[in-house]
Amino acid sequence: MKEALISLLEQSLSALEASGTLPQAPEVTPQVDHTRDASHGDLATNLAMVLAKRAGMAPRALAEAIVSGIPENTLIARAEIAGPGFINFFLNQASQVEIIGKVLAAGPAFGTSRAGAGRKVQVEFVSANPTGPLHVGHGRGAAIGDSLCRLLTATGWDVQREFYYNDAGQQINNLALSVQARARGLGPDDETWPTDGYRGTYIIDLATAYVAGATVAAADRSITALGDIDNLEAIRDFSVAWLRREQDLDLKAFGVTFDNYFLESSLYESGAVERTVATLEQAGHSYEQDGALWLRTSDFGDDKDRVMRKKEGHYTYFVPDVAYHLDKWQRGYERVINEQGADHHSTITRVRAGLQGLDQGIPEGWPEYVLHQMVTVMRDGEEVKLSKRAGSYVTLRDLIDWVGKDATRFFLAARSASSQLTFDVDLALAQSNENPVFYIQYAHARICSVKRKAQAHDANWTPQSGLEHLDQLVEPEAIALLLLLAKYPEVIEGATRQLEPHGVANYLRELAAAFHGFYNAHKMVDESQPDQSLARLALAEATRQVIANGLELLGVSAPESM
RNA sequence: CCGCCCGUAGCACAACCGGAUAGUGCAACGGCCUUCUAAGCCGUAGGUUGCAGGUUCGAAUCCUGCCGGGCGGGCCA
Repeated sequence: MKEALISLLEQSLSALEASGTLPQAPEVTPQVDHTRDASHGDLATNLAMVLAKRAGMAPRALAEAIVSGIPENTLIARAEIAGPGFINFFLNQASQVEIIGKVLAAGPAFGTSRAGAGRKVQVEFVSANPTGPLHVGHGRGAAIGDSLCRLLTATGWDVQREFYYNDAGQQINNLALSVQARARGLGPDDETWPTDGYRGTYIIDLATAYVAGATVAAADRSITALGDIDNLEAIRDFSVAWLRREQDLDLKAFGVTFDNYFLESSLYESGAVERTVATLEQAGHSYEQDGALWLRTSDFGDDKDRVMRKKEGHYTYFVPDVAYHLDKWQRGYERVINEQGADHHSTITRVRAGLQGLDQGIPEGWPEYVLHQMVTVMRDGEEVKLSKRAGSYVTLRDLIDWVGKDATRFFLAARSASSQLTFDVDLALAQSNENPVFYIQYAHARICSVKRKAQAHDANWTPQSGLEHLDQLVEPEAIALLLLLAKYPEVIEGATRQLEPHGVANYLRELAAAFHGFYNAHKMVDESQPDQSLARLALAEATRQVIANGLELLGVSAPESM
């Protein structure tokens, strides 16, 4: 529809150029947008205002000329000049209802595209270290990252989901020591409790399972505990697997899966870290000073140089990060998106600087980053800071237990990642009848209920048969719904391009509101009005399909009854 | 001190990367169920978009400077 209008406008422009009204101008693609206000028509263009200066005409006069140059067509009922020089298009009813047939024909595929077809993208997200349960920040990362993957898949990309973690560092040592201490019956208040030990009660469960010789299977590893309290290495291996499994269970309950788990330790074992450092040295971007090896990151936008190898001989943390991203590049991902907490934003400059220093022709802006800001959890008007199991933070599991998977996913994905988020448990839970998630799901369930009623009346009353009666749809509420349905593919395209899944959430709320409005104003199924009922059934089904498609992108269920 | 993010109605957030009268939900007030799910709908009220300049036909959006909040800045990860 949009394309058709653009084409009409281009024809008008060339006619104006031919007649000398407009000077020969460089190609401009007219910008056509959906309007916010129904009194502004269905679609509008700012073309006249953009070209006014170049044409030496007043915007409104130019708009008049453009409108008069538009060829005869069957799409537009009328075009109006408004405001400072907008051209507002009012589509005729037959053009407006076309969208229903398109939605019903495409079904679950409506809104998808082939924009990224044949191209590989990797999305790395969550990437929690196996030292404790996932917290709400990981939950936000999981909700946003997973929705990004779904959006990219829906627009044709070949997506790989990756989870990166460190299974060997000092944190893991602390973990093993903590489990060992618990296995010996010690608690955080005892004098011999390890410094920087993990104090959460999950360590007790872990220690108990280890002593009992339990077997655990995580998505990427499985192990049987030796039960030997003195074998720190065995405790470490078991603990990592146990916590990985716990994280997997939380992610599964959240509807999130991964294609690959990548271990930081593998970068040392394979020699990738050594090779990366050697390559950086050969490329001449490093130097020795004070007994340490430095990388000249300031050549690549960092505000100062960074140490790669400490005096003692160990590498600093960003070196494996660089090696890891080189590995991603060598795996052939022209696009890599890292979703992570904004508290790690300083690594962006270093990783990119390291990659530039390798002289491998990696683009400057590679990889891309989506950073999410902090989440605070409010309940009973107070900030919740502690979880029973983890001790020092609120876990993703806590949220799922409190308000359910659907509400948790929706709330965590419905806000712009760059804004801090207040998760109001009272809103998601105590006032559940006003919950935006249920509001959208309710619209979906209502439509299913309407369909059931129509079918009960007459088995031939299907949405498909309503396609022949779409001329019945003339009410303002119906038109508003149609316009929103037509917008959906652009919402998906925009959310994917900007890597902002929250646009989908906002759209769905609007769509649900438009349906509820129609439902309350008009009877959907009226036995005495078969043509009208069938048309409304088709509209309702198209709405249901789009709601279901959108919720799927957010990982939220679309129930048939509530 | 430096870097990144944010500042929009009482609260929580949108606003199609410069468009028209800045929207949505909670909270407040007033209406709508003998009828397809009232987990719904309709209406009312609520704003100098932190402040001050600048750019232009046009600014919440872009630029500069302040103010306020968050995060980060180590041979820690």
